[in-house]
Amino acid sequence: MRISELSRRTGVSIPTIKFYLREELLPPGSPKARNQAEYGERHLRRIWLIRTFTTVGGLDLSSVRKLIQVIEDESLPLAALYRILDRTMARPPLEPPCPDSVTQAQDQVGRLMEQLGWRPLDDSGGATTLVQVLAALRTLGCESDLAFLLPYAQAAEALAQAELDLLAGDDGEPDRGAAVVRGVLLDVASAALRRMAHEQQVLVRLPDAAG
Amino acid sequence: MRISELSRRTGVSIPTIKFYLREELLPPGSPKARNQAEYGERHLRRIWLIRTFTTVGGLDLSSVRKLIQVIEDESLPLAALYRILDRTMARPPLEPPCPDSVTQAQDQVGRLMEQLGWRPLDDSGGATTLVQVLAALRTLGCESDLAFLLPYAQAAEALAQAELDLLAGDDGEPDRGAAVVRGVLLDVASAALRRMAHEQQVLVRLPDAAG
DNA sequence: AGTAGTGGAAAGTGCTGCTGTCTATATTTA
DNA sequence: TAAATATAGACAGCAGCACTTTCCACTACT
Repeated sequence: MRISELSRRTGVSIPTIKFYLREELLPPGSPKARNQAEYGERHLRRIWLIRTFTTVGGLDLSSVRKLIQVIEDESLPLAALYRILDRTMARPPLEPPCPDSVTQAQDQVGRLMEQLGWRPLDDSGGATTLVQVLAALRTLGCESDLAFLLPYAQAAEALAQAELDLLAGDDGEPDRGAAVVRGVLLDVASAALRRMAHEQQVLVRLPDAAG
Repeated sequence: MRISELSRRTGVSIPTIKFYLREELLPPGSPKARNQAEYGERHLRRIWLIRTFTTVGGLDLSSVRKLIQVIEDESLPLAALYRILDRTMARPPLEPPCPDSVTQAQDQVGRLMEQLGWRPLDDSGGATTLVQVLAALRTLGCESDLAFLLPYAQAAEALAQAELDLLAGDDGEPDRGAAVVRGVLLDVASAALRRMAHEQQVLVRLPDAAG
């Protein structure tokens, strides 16, 4: 397959494919002549992967690069793969906009995790983000009891469990690519479902919202 | 309060505050002289709001502008406010990377919503995103039974219910600002919780993931 | 009187993710 | 065989975004 076919079948322009090649997000094709290279199914899949991560997953190219690396590096244990995946997905803001409320929020998160029976993990992107959210809620005067987050968190746990069950399902060598793809896409899917549920509730409670 | 105090108390640089003023994200202070204006608590709160939406909520300034508008426009009914909020938070990719699998994915989403007893909503950003996620999963060969999404979606519904209960709680005039802030921040919080649950499951299933 | 701070306008910056242009070849079509 | 089209590879250019810098004419504290 030549570059034009790769472009046609993926819907990605030739200059963009060349850009991905330059950036080594896409491995070079096998050269057939000074100005001719052969691309295969692998390249096709790789471009789908890149576009899915960027357009659906909303990741930037440096994150995509990191995820491709952890997929390819077979010597990296699955646990490490997931650690990197979790860190890549969670991008806590570097500078908390309201540093004052942060310690209180840390307590809140600690208590929540205790109630859930979750082990504290230092350097968890999700926890850091949650802390900043609670701090922001306090600063902006929208604080409230967080008890209603508990059942949601438990459902999230069950979802994560189901996700990891899928991995164990393909026994033999687990498919690292599928693990990462599901990690990224189930994150997007759960966010989308959350918003759909929100829309539905709005529809039920404020019926003039039809449309 | 003068601009330097506004800057000190928010941690936002004076040039950035001037930029927000120019962009009319921040209303002008009341002028005291040709080169002197007075800023108040309202400006302080507004800057916190902008920074929270951008750094914690991950929104761009055009989204922030839209959200500020819907907060301020008291004539806009709550239902419409939430519609705009939901559309602003959900940013489905304009060009689906895998248009082939889309119709099948639409069916899947339709069935899922039926099982949940959710009313179809045309032009729902969340549904569009979910469709593209499922299409991408299929294209990349990671498809699977989606039954495990059901209880999660129900928990998301309960969460949305709790969120709207908070609004009704402040009866009298509902606080439009709080509604939008909670809409944005609970979205971020739920994503963070989802990822924390994921981390915990990884920890349980792949115990060498400690750290 | 002198230094620092202010509002306002305009231009510049750094980053990201492409996009366009060029040349020397190679392949396809007439 | 000739003309048209396609390709690899190198490099420069560009659009959008969120600021940041620089300038100015003033004003306020000391």
